[in-house]
Amino acid sequence: MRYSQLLIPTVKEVPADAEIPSHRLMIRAGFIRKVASGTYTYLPLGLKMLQKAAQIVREEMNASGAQEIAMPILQPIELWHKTGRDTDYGETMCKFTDRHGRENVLAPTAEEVVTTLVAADVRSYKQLPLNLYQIQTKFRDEFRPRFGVLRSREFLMKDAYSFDTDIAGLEKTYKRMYEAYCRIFDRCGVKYVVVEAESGPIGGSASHEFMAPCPTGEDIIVHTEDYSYAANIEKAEVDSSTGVSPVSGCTGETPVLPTEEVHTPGAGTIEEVCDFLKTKPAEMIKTIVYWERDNTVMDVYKKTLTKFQTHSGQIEGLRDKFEELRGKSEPIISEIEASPNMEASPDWDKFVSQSKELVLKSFPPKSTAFYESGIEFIKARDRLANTAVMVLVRGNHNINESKLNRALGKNVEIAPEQVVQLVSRAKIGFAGPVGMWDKMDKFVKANKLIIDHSIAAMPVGVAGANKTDYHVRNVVPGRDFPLEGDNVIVADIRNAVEGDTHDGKTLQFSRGIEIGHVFKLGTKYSEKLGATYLDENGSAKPCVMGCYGIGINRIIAAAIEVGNDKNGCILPPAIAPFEVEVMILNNDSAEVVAEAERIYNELAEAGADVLLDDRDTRAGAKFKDADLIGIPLRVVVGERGLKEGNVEIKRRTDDKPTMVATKEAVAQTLKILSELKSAIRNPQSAI
RNA sequence: CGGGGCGUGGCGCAGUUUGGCUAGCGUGCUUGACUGGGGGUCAAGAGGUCGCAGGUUCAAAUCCUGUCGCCCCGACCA
Repeated sequence: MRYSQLLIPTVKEVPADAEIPSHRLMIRAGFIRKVASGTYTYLPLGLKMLQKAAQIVREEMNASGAQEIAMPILQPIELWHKTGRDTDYGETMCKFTDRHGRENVLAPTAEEVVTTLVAADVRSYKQLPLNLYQIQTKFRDEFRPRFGVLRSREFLMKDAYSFDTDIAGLEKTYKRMYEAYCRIFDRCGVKYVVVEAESGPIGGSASHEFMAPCPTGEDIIVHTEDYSYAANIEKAEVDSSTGVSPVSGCTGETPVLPTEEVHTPGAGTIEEVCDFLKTKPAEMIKTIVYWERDNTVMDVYKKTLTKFQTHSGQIEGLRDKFEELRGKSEPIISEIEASPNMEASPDWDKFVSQSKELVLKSFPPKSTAFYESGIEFIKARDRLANTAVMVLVRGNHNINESKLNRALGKNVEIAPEQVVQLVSRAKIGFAGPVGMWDKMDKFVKANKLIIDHSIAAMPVGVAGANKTDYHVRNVVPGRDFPLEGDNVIVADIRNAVEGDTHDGKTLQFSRGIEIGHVFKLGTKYSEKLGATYLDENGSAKPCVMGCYGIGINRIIAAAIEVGNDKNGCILPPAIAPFEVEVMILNNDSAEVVAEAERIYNELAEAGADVLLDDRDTRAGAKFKDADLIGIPLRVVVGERGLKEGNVEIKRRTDDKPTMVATKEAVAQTLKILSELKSAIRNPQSAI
């Protein structure tokens, strides 16, 4: 193709919002333009790269026995109701209501659709195994789209779904997909490592991610030095004995002191407390409150709180009066504000009778409504507090929510401020396990305390005191809070950190971009959607499924993220917008133009993907543009060289061009090109 | 969703604190001349309802209120 006729709007300056190299370069090289947050137009070169990558994916998928289909982007929400994933995916789904009031989603993925298809049209084991895929636009309303096309709201994904008769069949299909993925990324010339990922319903190593190693990647890869073990940090398992560094001042020989409450004003974060008490994060028992989100309970809580406050505000001088009465009797407001679980505590009856008596006596006219709203409020608070889960990890560790959810057997998320305050009876930053049990028996019965191994192994530590601006020293796990019991779980619930080991080998950390994911699904979808087949004996069984995704855009972005220099993109020919460029250096020289055209035509006839830079512009601009858009191989035809009967050939990665006789030019170019194309990188040597 | 920041020719920015000239600069774009091997020089041009809406004022890019959009950090993410 001719450069002069293509829209390749290269720019020197980029919008300030492009931060990482691939994003900046894709804009500078005229591959993409942003339309809105997380949505991009692909210009001719960008689209061409996408299509080249997609074609490689298509060829390898077909070679592995998969069949291409096209499913609709528009899906009815009902399908998602059937699998319950409408709530699982939640806000990430792009939804809209059509003119008939039907709710629709723009496909973030297609398990439901493809499984429904198979449920309707596959009957017999004779039709299995089956592997269906498509290369199609997906929509995800990301919380925060970023890094250009690496995390966008609309992207091109190859998604494949396999159906087998049994686990053994799935294993075979999975392996075939895994191998196809290796070939795909090899052919694309993108370096990758394969890591264990958060596993599905089958358990074990049921999921692998293909990661392009890269410092700006969003995913953290945890691996041993020799890569005999590599996993996403969400998955990485650590030896339970690690992370238990000795705690200063307590080696086990030192007698353990009783707990001691210390005043730590304003020190709510681990760092602040450590500064204040001169301790290390590893000696802190970090307490994070999670909850099973329940918006109804939260709404009731908020409403009853408002009502209660309104009523208490209606009685003039009520608060002052209680302050005055504080010494004489249990002060109602402070009790209510202090305890979320009064209803459950032994003091409850006493509280009810005392407060009623007190209120009625002091403020007869309006007190009934106040009293009743107070009771309602306390009940609502109780229910809210009972959604809580208290999670303990060391101060230098981070909670891994995937592991946490697995250990709990349910999904929880970080609790909102109200819940934390209810549970700890203090501002955020001062929650702790000590003492909660004496005062809150119902809390222990109804909620869970989940403790990381490394906490259980701690001899002594510092924890929040459940009192604003106070912490507790000399906390001994097992002595000052339980390590076993009905609602106490000790498990691996944290992210790996430096120094951890896996099977005794030290773990290292690096970053990567997830470009592919293979996943064993099992029968989760086939059961819910009725994708069954009849086996040899005529009995119906659910298909055993797998799913396999590749982010096509991410292949491109990852390639650029990894392959670039100050002059622009350095791309493998398999996905570069063009494999080779012939540059007409002196447009006013008929010989130069003729010779360049000749070489260009012959290269094109030989099957090369070739671009002719025929623009009547300065040489410098052409050189800059060729480098910027990442042309792997460049042939320059100029007056100077032509006088000697030569043209210049230069790889993008060469420092200097090589002079080649004009009659050798085409053959030589094709030779170098085939060398470049066959230079498949060994994934393990990529690290 | 929480915290922070930004919206001024295509792009990058100044001007806003302290209201007041015809709203500037760089780059890009158009035309011409000179040039011609790593984004050239000179000259002449085109291009802006200062995100939008309302308000204050003799006067608003500038002050006030509201609103929309975008970016960063965090939280979230088969």
